[in-house]
Amino acid sequence: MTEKAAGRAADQVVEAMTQRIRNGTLADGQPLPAERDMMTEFGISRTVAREAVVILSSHGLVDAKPRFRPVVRKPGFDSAMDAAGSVVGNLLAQPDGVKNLFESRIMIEAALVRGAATSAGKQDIIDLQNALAANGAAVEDSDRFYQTDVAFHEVFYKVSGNPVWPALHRAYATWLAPQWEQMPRLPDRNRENFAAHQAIFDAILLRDPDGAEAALRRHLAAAWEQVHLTFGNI
Amino acid sequence: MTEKAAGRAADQVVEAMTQRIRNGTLADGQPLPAERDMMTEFGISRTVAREAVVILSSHGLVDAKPRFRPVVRKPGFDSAMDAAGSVVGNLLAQPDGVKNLFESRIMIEAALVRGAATSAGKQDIIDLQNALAANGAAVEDSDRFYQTDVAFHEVFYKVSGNPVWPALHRAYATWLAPQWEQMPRLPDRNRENFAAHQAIFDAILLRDPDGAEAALRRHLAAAWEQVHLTFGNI
DNA sequence: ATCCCTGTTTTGTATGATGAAAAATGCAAA
DNA sequence: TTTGCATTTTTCATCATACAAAACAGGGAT
Repeated sequence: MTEKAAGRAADQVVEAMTQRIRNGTLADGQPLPAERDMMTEFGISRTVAREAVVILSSHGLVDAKPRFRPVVRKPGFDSAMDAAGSVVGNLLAQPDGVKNLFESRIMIEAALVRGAATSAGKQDIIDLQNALAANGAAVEDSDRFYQTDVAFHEVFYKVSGNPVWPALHRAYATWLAPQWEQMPRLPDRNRENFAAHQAIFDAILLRDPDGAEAALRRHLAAAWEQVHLTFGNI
Repeated sequence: MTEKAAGRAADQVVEAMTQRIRNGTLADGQPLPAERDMMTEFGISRTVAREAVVILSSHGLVDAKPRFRPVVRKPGFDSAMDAAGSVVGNLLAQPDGVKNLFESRIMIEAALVRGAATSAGKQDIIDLQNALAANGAAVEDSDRFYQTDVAFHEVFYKVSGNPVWPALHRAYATWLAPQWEQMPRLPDRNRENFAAHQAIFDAILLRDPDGAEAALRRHLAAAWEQVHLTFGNI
């Protein structure tokens, strides 16, 4: 009665493969067995084998480029965010989708800078300082400024040590990049943003969570304002 | 990220269907066209049509139960979290997976109670009070206490008005339920948790973000302690 | 050793077939 | 007319087979 086998045949294959990936029988970076091999091993048709691969891919357990052998990817928060990405794309197409996602980012990042202000270690401070310096050195080069901007924010996501946050940062960066990339980039705006970064950093140095949070919120609210001005009502 | 270029024929079908779902040509709850219809319309084979459905399903755009006609599901943060759920399952199987996820919840919920403490409206306060009362009335009935416990926490996720958070709450509840359900439930522990809830609520009434956050962190840290005691090292 | 050519492997797609389950239909009884 | 049931029709899930095209692997020419 506990039989769930009644469902898709592919699910059994998916389960088996999932276990092998988890316990390392199929190592990270290794190609998945060929479809024919899976056929003979599980006694299934290619239809099912292919379906299993598609599902595994959607679960983020394998990286499947067309025409290439699917490659095993050890499950991590990164692959999770990747897999979720295809879904998030739908959200962004919805009314207020971008706004809601961006606001969620603001709240999370606010919490992270709070955490940084209260518990950043020596190395974290150094990382922040370096990222800030690199950012400041790039105000005249908008492309490089963008990169160092992202890198600066990324430091906050690393402070807690919880791998969820760096993965989420990459996810946010990826998801919101389309909006960001279309915005006009001017040294003036870069200078403004750099000043905001500096204000956040200063507040963290002072171990002032409220100040750091306020500075970050101002910074991101201004960024959103720019998005809004550029795109009109999203 | 956006899917690979026109490598797979199924991707084109997926894209077309995605647009139809987004713009409402295929309404929410409506069944997807039969495979045969998609074949003739797009000039593809069943193989491809089928693959397209699997991909759409993994994107959370359709709800595909075996043997049933796939049903269109309007993309929302809920379906996104749903789709992500299968991926998160992998994370939880990894070392520290549960811990990392739970810690991320603590941080987010801390930020949310802060927000509630600073900007909860009249209705929010009423909702919190009601949820708290229901929770208090259920200390002797552990099942009901669990439900009202979840409901109480859920209120915080609703205060900001951003639909990301309620969806995330449901996601957390679903993902962490397996751990939670196996824990021993005793009226004593219920009373303790209820007291913690009350402390959070009181701090919110006082518009004291720091106090509310501290109370919540104590509450969730204690909860994690319980998980730890029950399961040993997760 | 490097590069190119070639045969083999593997994937992407198409087509036809079959059993089973769901949906639609028609008919009889109340 | 409406309800309940049995039968027919669709549709799904899976299998088997086939073929083109792209990737891979090995050998030969430079």
